[in-house]
Amino acid sequence: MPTHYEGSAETKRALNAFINLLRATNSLQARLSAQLDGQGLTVGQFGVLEALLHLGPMSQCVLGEKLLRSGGNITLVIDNLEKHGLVRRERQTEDRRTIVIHLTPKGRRLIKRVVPGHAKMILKEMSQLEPNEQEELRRLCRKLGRGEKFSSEQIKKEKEHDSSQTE
Amino acid sequence: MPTHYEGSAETKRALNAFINLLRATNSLQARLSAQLDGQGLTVGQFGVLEALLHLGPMSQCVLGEKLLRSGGNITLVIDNLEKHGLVRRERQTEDRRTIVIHLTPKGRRLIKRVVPGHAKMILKEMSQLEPNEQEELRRLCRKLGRGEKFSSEQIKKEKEHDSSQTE
DNA sequence: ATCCGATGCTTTGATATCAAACAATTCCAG
DNA sequence: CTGGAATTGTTTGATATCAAAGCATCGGAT
Repeated sequence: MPTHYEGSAETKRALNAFINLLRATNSLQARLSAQLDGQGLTVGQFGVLEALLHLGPMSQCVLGEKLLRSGGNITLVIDNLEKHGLVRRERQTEDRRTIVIHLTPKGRRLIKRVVPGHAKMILKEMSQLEPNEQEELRRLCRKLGRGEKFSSEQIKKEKEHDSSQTE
Repeated sequence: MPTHYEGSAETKRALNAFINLLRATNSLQARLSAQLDGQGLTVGQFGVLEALLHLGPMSQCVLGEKLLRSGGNITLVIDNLEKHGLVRRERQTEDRRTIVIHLTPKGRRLIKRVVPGHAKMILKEMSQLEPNEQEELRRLCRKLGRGEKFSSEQIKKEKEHDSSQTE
């Protein structure tokens, strides 16, 4: 996103920080996405499979919360994964509204194969920063991350699942 | 993107930095996008109008380079802007391959009205960080930004237009 | 027991995005 | 010149995404 505003030093500082944040993130995401494409997965599909691998089967609803995506989006991504035989939908008998998504053996094999390379690539990318810089970046992003005073479904979800950080 | 790998401290550090970078950026983008929606613009449309306002009329090809988007994408975004009467296509007579995009008066009025609020919102978001933190964030993102050793059309474009920073 | 609101998923209608295939046009090399 | 290569834009076929409308189901209140 090009940004050519003029203004105070304060504004320039904020806009410069912003634009560099977006560019770095977008270019990083593009590279990771290209790597996944090579494995026949999209970013969204990878996210679903990875969540299922590490957290176990779960409903589409919960998946949407974990991945911060709308229900409609999850439906589509699951559709595509199902077409490729990587996941399986299982209607609950107790509550017939919810559908639990399971990895198929094929899906499990695939995601287990893909995850290490993905992690390695992130490691490689981040290694352009020193360890303390990585920690500082993390700190700044966390500080920046939570936008008070703004409302949207996204933010609502994020607040609820605030603690789903890695560690 | 949920990330629940295990691994060395080094890996954890990198993955944590990465996931917080993505989350902060995505949530920020979502909020900005919501604001633009309220003005009847998508992020892509805003990008085009803003570039035209600050850099003047230019071909779709150049727009794609500035905004780091594919040609096909630019075609679509311009189509939509044209439908709304915000830009105008003008075929060049010298080189009949290229089409120069101009803001219409309506488009100019709109983007001039929208830009200040957008900048103000970025300022507000970034103000969660101290000035020196904003500068540090920028520095880290720039350092992270350029992924050597990776190839894609994106990266090619970015390299060519590396200096199109705000300042 | 019944009905209404909440919940979970799907569908629809926009838009965004990319890559790849095409078309038109220009440009250059021979 | 002339034909092939490069450039510019469009189209196509996937996928992603959202919001909003719909549908089925569940649960609680009366």
